[in-house]
Amino acid sequence: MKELTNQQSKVLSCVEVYLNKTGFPPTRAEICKELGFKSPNAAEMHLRALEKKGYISIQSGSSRGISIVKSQQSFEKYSEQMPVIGLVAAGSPTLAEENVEKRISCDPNMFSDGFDYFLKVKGLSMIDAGIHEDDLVAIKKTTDVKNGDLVVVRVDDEVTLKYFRKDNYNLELIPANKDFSTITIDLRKQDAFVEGKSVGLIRTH
Amino acid sequence: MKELTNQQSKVLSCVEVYLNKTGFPPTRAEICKELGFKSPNAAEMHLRALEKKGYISIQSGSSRGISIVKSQQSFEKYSEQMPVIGLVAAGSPTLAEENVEKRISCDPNMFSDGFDYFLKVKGLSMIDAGIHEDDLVAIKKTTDVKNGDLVVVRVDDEVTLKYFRKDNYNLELIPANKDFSTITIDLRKQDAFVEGKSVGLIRTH
DNA sequence: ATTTATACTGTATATTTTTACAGTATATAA
DNA sequence: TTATATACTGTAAAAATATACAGTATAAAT
Repeated sequence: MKELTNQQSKVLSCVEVYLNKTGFPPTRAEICKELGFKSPNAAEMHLRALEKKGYISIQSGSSRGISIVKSQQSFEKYSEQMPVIGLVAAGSPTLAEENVEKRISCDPNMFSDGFDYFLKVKGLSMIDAGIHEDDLVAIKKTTDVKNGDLVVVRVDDEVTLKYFRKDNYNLELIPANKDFSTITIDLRKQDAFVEGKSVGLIRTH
Repeated sequence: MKELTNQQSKVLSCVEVYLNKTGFPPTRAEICKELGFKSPNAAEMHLRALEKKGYISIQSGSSRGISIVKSQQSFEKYSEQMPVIGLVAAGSPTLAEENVEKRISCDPNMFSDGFDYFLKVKGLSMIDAGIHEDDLVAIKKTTDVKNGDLVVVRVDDEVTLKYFRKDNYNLELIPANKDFSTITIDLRKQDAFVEGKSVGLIRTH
């Protein structure tokens, strides 16, 4: 797939956001208004380029006749039964059927990047981050995490939700509650596995 | 939700199928062609009925300005496009189209009692309840609230999300942040209207 | 018997929208 | 130096589209 220029990327994003918000694609004029162009031809030319590169298709002669072929961000509006997994003191959170407490139907792209399952929070260690007991934290399976991310880490069959910080061989798992202390792991002596990171949260009042 | 007539159901289906196939909604004329009508007004009238019954919304003056609010397709049976409304300092949160920031597809029964819309939180007045800025609080429209409930209250065109407490004529709106003070309203002197109560929360990390 | 709701046809028009054409400006490659 | 691609402005006309208005027909409800 050919790469997009900066402006083309902005136009594609604009179309996707508009589509996500309204349910139908924008006109040339609306794209111009959104991106500050003063001529509808500016939008037209970008759309032509996007079509040529295979990102969209344009139904000639139709108003708003733009459809996304390959989206940058996934804006699919469909619903799946997402599993809820209990965060138990021992044992890895796997998607095995016996660990699935229930399923909730929602859009897997409800949170920016998509996610794989919900983790039901136990304990108060993240209370100062506004994460309460029984909150459901949306977890995206990945090992690509940065310092400061809220991550699910497995250490010796024990699974925990904490802020992530890594300096060379030292992994720190930082709680958000002054009554709890940071867990420090020397990765030369002990293994730790990043299961995924939090991309969102839902709570029932 | 009001029931659809046979023909209205056909028109809704037609719009959904077209949308699914092309990525943008049909025109009146295209609906006519698909369903065998000979006048664009036939499609127009069905669309108006569908809007009145809450299945679609129509952007007046826009070509193809149809968006699906409640789909009848089976794979989305338990998922609806729930509106997200900004909590603005002044003005009532209504479901009027201009106040809907976007829609999120999710199960309306995701939270125990069902809910009507999401309210996007501004400010830090409920931070100690784990409610952050830009969190989406799921609101169920009701006036049946008890002391201690987290409620959306309108006082003089100002809308606020606070804990509810009522003693005779005194209504207290209690924040969850020690830097904010409780709002006390003497209901004999001032009006206050309970818009609904919070039944849940979602947050994007 | 009369109203009311559904379900259309047929026409016309104002508005929206696409899209072509004529330019300007700038950076990069040949 | 001359193309070539990107990135626009500005205008205008043709085509697409929404939408109002005036009707017709039928079945069910009052």
